[in-house]
Amino acid sequence: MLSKKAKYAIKALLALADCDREEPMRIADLARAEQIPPKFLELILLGLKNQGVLRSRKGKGGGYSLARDPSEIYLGQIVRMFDGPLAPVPCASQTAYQRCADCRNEAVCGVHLAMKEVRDATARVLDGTSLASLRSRVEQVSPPVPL
Amino acid sequence: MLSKKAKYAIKALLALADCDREEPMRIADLARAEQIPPKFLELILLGLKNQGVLRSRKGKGGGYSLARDPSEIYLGQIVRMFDGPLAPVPCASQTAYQRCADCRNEAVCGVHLAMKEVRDATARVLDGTSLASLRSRVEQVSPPVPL
DNA sequence: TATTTACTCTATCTAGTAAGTAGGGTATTG
DNA sequence: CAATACCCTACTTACTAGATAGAGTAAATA
Repeated sequence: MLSKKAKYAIKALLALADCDREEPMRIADLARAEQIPPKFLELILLGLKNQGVLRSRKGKGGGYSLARDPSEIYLGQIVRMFDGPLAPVPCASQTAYQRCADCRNEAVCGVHLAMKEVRDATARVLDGTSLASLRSRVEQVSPPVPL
Repeated sequence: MLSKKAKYAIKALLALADCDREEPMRIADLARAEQIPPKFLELILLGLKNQGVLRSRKGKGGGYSLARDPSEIYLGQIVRMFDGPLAPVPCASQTAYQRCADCRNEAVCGVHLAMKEVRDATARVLDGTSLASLRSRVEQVSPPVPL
């Protein structure tokens, strides 16, 4: 299950990817636009900033903006950051491997085998999808209205 | 995350797939073999029986056995049964679709788009893997010792 | 430099759920 | 009829997601 944190994070990042990178967005405006509880979003954006995904500016005219190009921000990083490893079981994780206490021999464990495939399939999708590619696919469905 | 219930269920089913289908296995023996708390396993096997995956026999010489051929029992059914839909978000589920309250237009929602791909990738793996196919792949790694 | 704006950080609350336990009930078989 | 082994309900415990509160700090501008 994707947590609300991860979900809100992706929505907020997509919204930021649609804006000028030099023009920061305020928490309150983002929250209203994406229907996210403002204080909760605050926590999320702070986390994204500490991970180096966002940068912030304080004071009047301040807010958050992307720290790098949307084509270099991948969903895999965001989801792992809030929800931990992609693998359904720790013994199938690439980034946070942990042995199962109840498993005698991983090489002949059916659960391990199957879940490693699930992890690989998931990682292929999420580590292959950037904010930019996601945005361009959304725009294919509904092109932005020119001014 | 895969729940322990689902994980134990798969392990138990694989163990049963290795045995004669006419010779039931007792909860206690299964629990010992797979390192599962016996009372917890009892709950799990009962569930599998109610879903028609297992059949049981009471009294002396009783126990559990598979209700159908291992090639016709898919991991997708087992995982869904214990952990619910495969999709990371309800709006991406095929078997248990539910609209997001905070989503204005699903067709242009990046989260929806990406998570639908994750769900499809996961389903492809789990609905394509039967107990029989999983077992045969385990045996490729370590062939069973003949008597 | 005073004031406003807006991010920063820590603590707390609540409801829900996963994991496991307890114990009595019921059907079968020898 | 006695032993075996499944059947079923209820409960406990610990953890976590999701959210809220409020005081603190930095920056901009009038």
